[in-house]
Amino acid sequence: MIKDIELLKEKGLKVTPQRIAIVDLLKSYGHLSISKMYELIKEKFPSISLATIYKNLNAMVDNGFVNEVKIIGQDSRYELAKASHSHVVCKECGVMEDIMLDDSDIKDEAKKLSKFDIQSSSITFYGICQKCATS
Amino acid sequence: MIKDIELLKEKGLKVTPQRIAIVDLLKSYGHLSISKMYELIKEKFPSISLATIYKNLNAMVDNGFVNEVKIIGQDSRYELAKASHSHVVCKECGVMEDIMLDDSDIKDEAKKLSKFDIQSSSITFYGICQKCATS
DNA sequence: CTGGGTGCAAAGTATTTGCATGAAC
DNA sequence: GTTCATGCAAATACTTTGCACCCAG
Repeated sequence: MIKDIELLKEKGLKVTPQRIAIVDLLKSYGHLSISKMYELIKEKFPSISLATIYKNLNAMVDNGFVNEVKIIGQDSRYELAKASHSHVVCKECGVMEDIMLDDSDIKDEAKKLSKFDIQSSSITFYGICQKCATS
Repeated sequence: MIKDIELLKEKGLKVTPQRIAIVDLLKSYGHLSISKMYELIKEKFPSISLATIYKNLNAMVDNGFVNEVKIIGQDSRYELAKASHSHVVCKECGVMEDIMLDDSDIKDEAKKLSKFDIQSSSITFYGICQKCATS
């Protein structure tokens, strides 16, 4: 917790109760859409404004503190920035999981093929989770 | 051309001049955002409605005839569905290129790690294209 | 104190919908 | 002739902005 607060400060963002709540939610849920975040945060801050969430998430993204993950067929999710990783999304229930996989080979291949100076990647798999597969 | 028309028919979509124009544009440009598509298509159909583009792209996506590609920091692009491939996007000028890379290893790894029945993947790299790098 | 953050309401933008007309089959 | 597509306008959804007030530093 204290670490997050320090990080916010380092980025020049003031530490407000609303921001702490946003960070805490991202920590416990991993990834959240804006509407889900709004819904959850209102349990603690009934009077919070959607605009506050937009402004804060945008500020955190601009500071590299949070990442947006775009998904086909669903709202974007937001997550705390951390070691590069990939995602798996269930087409049925929408659940999203992080997976750590080594993308260095594929990234090298992409560099060769495209001649781009590649800086980052976004890798997302879509399928059916075990829970949905067995019900 | 005739092939596309047949494909539209097979999907149960009537072949209208507007739809042919959409498909032709996607063919020549590879990937287009909605607003770019609107801009280009108005050269041929000054009276076309944005709603027509939305409705048609949505219908084509629903039929698996067109795919949406989501990109961080830019509007989604649409492309004709074709063999699975990946994308490279320039953070500077926004240009997008297709690359064919073998993602079977990484996909197997994702299956193992996630226990999902993985059906498709979305792989996009971000960086700087050669043109922007040298200017 | 002082500057930035919050919440509200309003403005802006993006996307979808309903419907009368018109075109494809 | 029937069915579906088009284009317009209206409705809805999503996101940003302006501003008065408030709180963190």
